[in-house]
Amino acid sequence: MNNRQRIIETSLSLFNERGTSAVSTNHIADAAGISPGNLYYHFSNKMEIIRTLFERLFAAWDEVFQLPVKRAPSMTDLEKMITANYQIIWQYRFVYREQAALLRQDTELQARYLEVRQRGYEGFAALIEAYVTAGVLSPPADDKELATLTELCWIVSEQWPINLELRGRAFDADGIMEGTNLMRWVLRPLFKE
Amino acid sequence: MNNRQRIIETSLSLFNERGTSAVSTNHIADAAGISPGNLYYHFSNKMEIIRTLFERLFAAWDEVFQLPVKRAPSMTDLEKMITANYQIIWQYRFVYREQAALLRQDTELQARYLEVRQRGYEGFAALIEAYVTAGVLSPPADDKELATLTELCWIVSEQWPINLELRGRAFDADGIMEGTNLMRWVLRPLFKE
DNA sequence: GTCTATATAATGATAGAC
DNA sequence: GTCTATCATTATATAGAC
Repeated sequence: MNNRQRIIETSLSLFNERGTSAVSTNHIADAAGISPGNLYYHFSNKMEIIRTLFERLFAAWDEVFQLPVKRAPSMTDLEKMITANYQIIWQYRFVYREQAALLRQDTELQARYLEVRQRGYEGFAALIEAYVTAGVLSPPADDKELATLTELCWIVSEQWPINLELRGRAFDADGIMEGTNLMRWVLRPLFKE
Repeated sequence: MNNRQRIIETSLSLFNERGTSAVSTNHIADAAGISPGNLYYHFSNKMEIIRTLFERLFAAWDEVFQLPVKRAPSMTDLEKMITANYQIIWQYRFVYREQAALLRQDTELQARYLEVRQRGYEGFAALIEAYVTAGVLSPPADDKELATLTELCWIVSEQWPINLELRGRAFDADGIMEGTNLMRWVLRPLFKE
């Protein structure tokens, strides 16, 4: 692994551990085993490191929220998507703990966030529609209802791991299962009997 | 208004504007029109100011999530609770933008948070039960279902204003109405036809 | 690419006079 | 209670040698 990569990995680990504002460029360089000067050769400041980590998160999102498969989707696909999303959130948990504060400081980054979020949103909406087409879920009353449902799923899935943390609970198999159940509740109005 | 109070009000306003880590005790003293030394007479450090603001937030929560009235509750009571909660979140929006990060730094504060959150949670659950008793909502299948529902409402209501912000949308009458509609969707499985 | 050394500024916090 | 003055520490960032 080259030093640029080492800086990125070390930063992610320190940010997740202590939060972005408690971690200085000196801390990062130190933990990465390089000099502060060297760090500034690779990145012009701390925010550029943070932005790089956001981009990695965005790439991970794009992979998870793709419209899957040609075949008719089963409920297992949905569960896989939810679980994969939880894993990503946990991997980049510092982002989810601070995202509103971080994006407010950087309007360009916020624009990128909105763009990628929109794609994820559309991918998830397409999945719901595929379920409706396949006859697994009942059709929503109208587009407005579909949008509300998608938004709700988004908020819950995005907040669930952090919510567990706020309550002092571990993000373990139990916690993931609970989160998946919560998502089932959200979708229940579309379940067929 | 005395200086202690002025420090608190000024801090809230600066934290909401720029975030806790971008605001120093010097900034606060400056904006409050007092000396840094004076600030340290009233508070021993920045975290103590943040803790004081959390306590004010907790007090506001306790008021909103009380079990209301002796009379049978109408759906208007629920809407009032939701709207009042949104107002509080907006007033202390810096907390909601950073809460996971802030509580991780201060285990005592996290314990307080859990305690107050639990009371709010119970107050909300009691309201749902009151609706069921009054025949406004259908009874949930069991306690587990009630707990899931309460948790879901909590997450959504807590995250809605910040969610609007993340999407670059204003927290105006429209946004509040959308949030209320979202809550209606969550409760829909209990609605009677 | 990487290091050491250093400039510059800001931060949290205290001492001591009034 | 409030101020001025000041300290020790840390942060970001750059210059220049290798």
